[in-house]
Amino acid sequence: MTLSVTSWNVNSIKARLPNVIEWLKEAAPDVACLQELKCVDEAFPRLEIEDLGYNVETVGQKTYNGVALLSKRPIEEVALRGLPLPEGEEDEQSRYIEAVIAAESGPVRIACLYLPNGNPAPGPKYDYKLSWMKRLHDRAQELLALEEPVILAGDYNVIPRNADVHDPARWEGDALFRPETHDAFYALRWLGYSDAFEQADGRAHQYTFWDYQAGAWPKNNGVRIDHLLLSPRAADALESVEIDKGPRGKEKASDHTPITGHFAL
DNA sequence: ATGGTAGATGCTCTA
Repeated sequence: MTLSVTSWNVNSIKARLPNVIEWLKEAAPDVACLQELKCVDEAFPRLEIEDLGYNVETVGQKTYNGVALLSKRPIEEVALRGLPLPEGEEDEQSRYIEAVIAAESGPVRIACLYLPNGNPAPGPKYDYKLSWMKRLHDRAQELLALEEPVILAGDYNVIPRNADVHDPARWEGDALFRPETHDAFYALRWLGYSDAFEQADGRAHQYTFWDYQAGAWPKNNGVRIDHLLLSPRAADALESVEIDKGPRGKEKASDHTPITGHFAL
């Protein structure tokens, strides 16, 4: 009884489809949370993914953002498409989908999220990032009350520790590394969510993103910004975590590489 | 070295 859950920012599903199909065949995670689809729902390559044995749910958007949840296990319910907003307000950015998966041990709730980058900071984009993190915090708090295994998987655009970046000084003031960003991320963890990587591995300088520019990949100038946050029941079931650097080294690679958690669920 | 690259779009924005 194991459940493997991957998070991967693919940076355009259209441009990345051959790489994504190759990796899904080889790694075969039970659930894959994909971010930055950069396409509307109708344009998502549903049939190609379904052929690999996945059920598919997407919240797409033209050009920017877009998230998909793929699951070999049945998807019992799509609980949310987008994080809640005050009555009458609507979010134009597609960054969140949350579903309940039928695992062998029972229902498991999995969210696929693409947290705003927030640069340049300060500014309106950074304000949007912080308000989005508050909305995520509120939703995460609600979910704890259900006492289910919950996995919040995604591109958080947050560098949690100095050990998660090649050169902390170079990132000072960046929206991924600012004190307000850290406060909001750790507030989420203090609710009772564990970082899967830190729990199961925790080594320094294990990255999930390398910029396309300035030779960041060959120089290993990366950052760890893709995370799986776990409710207590999911944390109890965590067996291991791996960051697979293989896809980042391929032709036509995304700038992110997949991170996978293995759970006794 | 204040550059560099990639993707979608269409003479520019986001990351």
